[in-house]
Parts: sequence; C-alpha cells; structure tokens
Amino acid sequence: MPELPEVETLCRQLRKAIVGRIIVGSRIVDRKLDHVQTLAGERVDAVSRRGKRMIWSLSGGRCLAFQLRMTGRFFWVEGEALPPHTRFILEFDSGRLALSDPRRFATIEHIPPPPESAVADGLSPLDAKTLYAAARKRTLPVKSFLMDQKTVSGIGNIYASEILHAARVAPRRPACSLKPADWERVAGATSEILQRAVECRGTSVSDWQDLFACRGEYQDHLRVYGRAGCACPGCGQTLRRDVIAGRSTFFCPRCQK
DNA sequence: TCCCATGTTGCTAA
DNA sequence: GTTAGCAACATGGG
Repeated sequence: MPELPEVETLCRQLRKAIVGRIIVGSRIVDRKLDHVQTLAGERVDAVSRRGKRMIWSLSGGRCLAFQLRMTGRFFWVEGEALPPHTRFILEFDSGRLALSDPRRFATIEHIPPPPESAVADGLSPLDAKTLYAAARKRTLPVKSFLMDQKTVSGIGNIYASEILHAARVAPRRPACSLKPADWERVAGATSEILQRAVECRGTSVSDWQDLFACRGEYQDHLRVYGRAGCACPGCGQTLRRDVIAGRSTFFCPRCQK
C-alpha cells in the first residue's frame, strides 16, 4: 500500500476537504465492501493516522478505519466521471470522494474509537534505546524488523531500503546484532526520510497519486530503491537487489555494514 | 507467456 | 516461541 508518507499526505489533504462536513450519501461499488453501513448524515469530525492506517472519527461516535494496502487511493471528484477501479463513493455537498483500488486489497472497517497505541509512529521522533531493547531478542533481518509494524508503524518496502542505506546498516543483519550507535542512525534516518517524503507528498515510483491525482516527488530523492546496478550515491559501488522475506531490497554492499 | 509490484494475513515446517 | 517460506487476496504493466 501506500506507506506512511503517502497516507499522511492523504490525511492532510482530506482534513481540509472533509473535516466538519456532512456525508450526504455513500455508495458501495465493489461487493467486497458490502459490510460497510450507510454513512449518510454522519459528520467527519477528525482524520487521523496510525502507521499506514487512516482513521476517521464520525459524529455518531464510531470511527471508520481504512487500510489502503497496495493500490488503494482516495480521489476528490468534482465532475461526473469517476476514476477507474472506483470501489466506494462518499458524497459531500462540496464534491465526491472516490476510493479507487485496482487490486481490491483495501479494507474499510467500522471500529470504536481506538485506544492510545503503544507502537511508535514512524513520523514521531524515535527513541534509539527503545528500538535497541525491542530488537534484543530478534534474529530476523533488521529490514524485516523495521517493516513488521509492531515496534515502529508506517515503514514499508521502499522506505525500509532508503532508511537502512542512510543509516549505513546492511539489511540482512539480524536485528539483535545492531549496536546502540546503529539504532541512533536508524532512528535519525527514519524521521528524516519519512518527513522529507511527506513534504514531497510521497513516492510515485509506479502509480501513487494524491487526493487531487497529483504524483508525489520523493521518487526524485530515492538513493537506492529500484536502482540495482546503479552507482551508490555515497561511495560509487554498484547497488544490489536481494530478496529478503520475499520482498525486493536495495542496498550498497560497501557502505552498508 | 512470465515476472514484478508501495501490504497483510495465515498456514506449514524447520 | 520464532522465523522462513509460501500462498492467498486480485489486477495491471513491462
């Protein structure tokens, strides 16, 4: 799915577009979403985010939680034409919101207001000591550790490679083998990269688009993702692609130790 | 035709 | 208990 920066981009845009507004009507296009109850008459009181999950607080007291997974996108629609692969439509008096999702992996859930989460969000400052402690007994590759959402939420496949390159840590190292100094660099790189990516409205390596169908710009700042065979921007060594836990992983074999 | 894809879950086996 | 590996979900692009 979109990773944290892409979901954060949507949250910021949606806050301006729909918070305080009443849902006039909702329409389910994809029967996989038949369980979503009617939303007509509810007001959207807040739009928030937990990692890659977006949560709307509704005036009725409940919340709607969206997981966009791989290809879910929200588009603001002012004319008649709906985007391709529209699965769900929400109508406001100011316009319509379409959930488009070619692969149909996205999920929508009605949930009670969620309690405060114990998991650190990738956009908030991370504490290196907490990461070190959480990884102490974990032998899985540090890249998988960063992506598993249980310690830090929001990091996906693209940003995991970027973060580890910036922190000069080899992705296959067991999580428990990182020293406190390594975690300091990982923590710093995570905040820095995710914040930059939010400022760029995400990464459009394939087809990511924001609420207004604009591409992000962080793909112009990627240093390793998708660049196997290219020179490492740090040292000039040829970048490699390996598969870790079934996912493409890009790294520099010289400057990442 | 084959392989790949920004995610998550659940199964099996080591 | 932990982890690796795989399949599943479903579709489109190169």
